[in-house]
Amino acid sequence: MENSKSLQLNQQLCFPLYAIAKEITGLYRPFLDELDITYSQYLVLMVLWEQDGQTVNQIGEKLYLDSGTLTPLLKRLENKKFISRKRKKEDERVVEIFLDEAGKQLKTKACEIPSKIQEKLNLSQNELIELKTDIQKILNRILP
Amino acid sequence: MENSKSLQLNQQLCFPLYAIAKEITGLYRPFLDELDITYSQYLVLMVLWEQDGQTVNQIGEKLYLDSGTLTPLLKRLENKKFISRKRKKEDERVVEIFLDEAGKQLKTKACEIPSKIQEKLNLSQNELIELKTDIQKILNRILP
DNA sequence: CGCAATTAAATTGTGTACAATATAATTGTG
DNA sequence: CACAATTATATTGTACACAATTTAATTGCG
Repeated sequence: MENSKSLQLNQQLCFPLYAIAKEITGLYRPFLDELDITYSQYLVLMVLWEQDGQTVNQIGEKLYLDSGTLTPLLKRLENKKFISRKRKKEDERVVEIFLDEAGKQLKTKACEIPSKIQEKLNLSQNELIELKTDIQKILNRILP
Repeated sequence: MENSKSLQLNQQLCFPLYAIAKEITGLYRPFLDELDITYSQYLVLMVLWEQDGQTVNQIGEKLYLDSGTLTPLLKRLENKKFISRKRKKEDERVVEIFLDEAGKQLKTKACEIPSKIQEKLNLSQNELIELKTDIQKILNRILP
């Protein structure tokens, strides 16, 4: 039985998904370059803008990232004076992340990004929500 | 005007997309580990299984990857004896990629992967096609 | 209490991604 | 034909992503 058709690139979900994820981070790049942050750093900052003072673990749970990714990324954000890393007194294993002044101010500039991206995507509000809902549905199904 | 709600992680399309792309490559990992290849290497091999003897450029256009990514990746596939890299005689700048015997045989094993993934995703054929079509639609809109 | 088990980050190693630059071959134009 | 412009790949440097291991602190159990 010739089953090889299933292996065609566009036959599968994985490739368009892989491609669009890359393309979309590419859309953010010019805006994020202006703020001197990367896409992953932007995600971490969004988590902190929602709630300051979270632990590495909490950030990792929200972004599905482990310490191998976060530790160096957070150190780079610290070097750029956007955040501070402080070990918790009650439990020295835990590192809490706090926004510095520059990190807080970045939020104001970043606020304009989502609408600029939506403009570039040129999707109606409905299309956007529909796609996001579909993806969320699958995510919930495959996540532990 | 308080615009900060727009910056919430799940308010935006980008994060679910980023997350699901990572999760889905994670679904492939156990199967690809058995074949001793990575997800990106799997994509390259799929391109070659469809048509052998393509140039680095052609592969890059199909996968939206540049030589900075492909050159080392292809060298790793060559080290594992899955492919061979040969400079074209008529134009020494061009490198053509050919499947070795082991690379061709890998296709047989890989043929089982798509159905296994679909099983894990637990999506109906319709849901799958719908999502893929939506993504494809956006991709076509944002790609040059 | 004492120590094994657990937990939180950090580290190490491999493999993408991608911008920027370099190298080498080919093409096009005066 | 010479040489500037173009093209294809390679290289360099930075930044993820993640598995596996390590380190250090804390917890829980006998």
